[in-house]
Amino acid sequence: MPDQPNPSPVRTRNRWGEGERLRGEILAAASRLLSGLGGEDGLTIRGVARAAGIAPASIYQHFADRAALVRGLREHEFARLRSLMREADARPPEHDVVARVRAQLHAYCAFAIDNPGHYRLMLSGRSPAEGSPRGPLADVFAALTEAFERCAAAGHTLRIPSDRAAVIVFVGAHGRVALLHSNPGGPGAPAVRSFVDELVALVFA
Amino acid sequence: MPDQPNPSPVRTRNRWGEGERLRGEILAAASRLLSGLGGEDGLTIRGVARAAGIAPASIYQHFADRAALVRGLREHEFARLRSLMREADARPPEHDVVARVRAQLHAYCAFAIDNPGHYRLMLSGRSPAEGSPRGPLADVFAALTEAFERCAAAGHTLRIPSDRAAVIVFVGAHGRVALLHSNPGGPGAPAVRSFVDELVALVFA
DNA sequence: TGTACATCAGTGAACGCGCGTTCACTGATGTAC
DNA sequence: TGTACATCAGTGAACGCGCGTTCACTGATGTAC
Repeated sequence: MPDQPNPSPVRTRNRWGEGERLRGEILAAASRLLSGLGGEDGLTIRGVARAAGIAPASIYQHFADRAALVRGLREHEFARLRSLMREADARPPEHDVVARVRAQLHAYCAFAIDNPGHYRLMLSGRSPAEGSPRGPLADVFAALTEAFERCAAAGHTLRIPSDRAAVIVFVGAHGRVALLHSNPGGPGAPAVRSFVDELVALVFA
Repeated sequence: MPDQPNPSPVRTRNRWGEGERLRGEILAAASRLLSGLGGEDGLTIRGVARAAGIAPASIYQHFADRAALVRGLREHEFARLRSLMREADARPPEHDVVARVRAQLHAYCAFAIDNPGHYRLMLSGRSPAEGSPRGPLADVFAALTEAFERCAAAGHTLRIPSDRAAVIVFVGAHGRVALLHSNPGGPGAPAVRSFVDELVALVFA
């Protein structure tokens, strides 16, 4: 094994006009790589190139530099998380608004637990001048606020305003997951789920 | 400035039998360095040596390798955090047990906010075979549980067992701080304090 | 239908850099006799 | 009191490595005439 241990040993180049496909392959390779990694470090241009079965130089046709690659990956993963949460919201019976809150939070936690590297990458972002004012987290946040508002409208009394409730449960979930990541020996996903449920119960009267 | 921009330009070597003092200087330099850094990366043997005004090779007399240096720094900082929390616990009137819980949490958050690099380093630790079973966080944790038990004993009814309350507020504080770190543009320390107070209020009946 | 040229997808080799670590060393200070 | 030696604190120079990035290139596929 001279340079590429596992992945695609020979790559057939994309056809004319399909060069953009490599961008996706690069992101997929980076994502795969991140799964076996703690965070942004170790996510190197050369490593991603190896995982994708291409030359390091090829990455520069799709990403200006390493920072751009990391940014691209971050956005890619945020999109994935958002769609997972939307799916979860649609799974319980539509009228069971509290279950829908819980489902969204569980989806959030499941993503974070299954993808520690991605999660770390996403939350360690400095979120510079581009994008929404407070970073892509604002979307997650807005979804939760809305979910709590639905609960209030359906007669489930909240002890605090719905946006504060969203902060509480989001921050709590984030903290619980981060704690699990830094202490993988302890109880896993089930403990996180019950923690979240406990927290949700607390914000209701 | 050929190699050392700011720090101690000429270092006088320690006297006979005082070689252990350099260990402390190395940790102090690493700590200083970490303040201007996001996390463990960038905390390099050569960087620490530069900051301490010594040769890279000199570090190996006190730490077996880079990992040992990082471990040493982590323990050093945990000790600092623990003592800050103990001080905070002693500050309010002894009988005001709820204020003492809050004070400890505020001390915890203040440390985390003032030392993002240290905090990240401390919580990203994989906490291997050595030390307490669940890492040094267990101490922080035990202190909070005890503090809630004092509250319960003093007649402040809790809605959940005191160890669960400790989990909730600890995880919440951690999450809130981590969120601040990943989004420094938002409201700062005061928001974290009020978040913590809100959370503490929630666990009481 | 040729044929010259443009465009595309992607590469190989090289650059300079900072890193962790090792090794033989230097000079000052202590100890044994 | 000398003096030989051991121990100490710390260093300078070198090693091999993987990294980000650049540059001129290669060969296949499209287009203009």
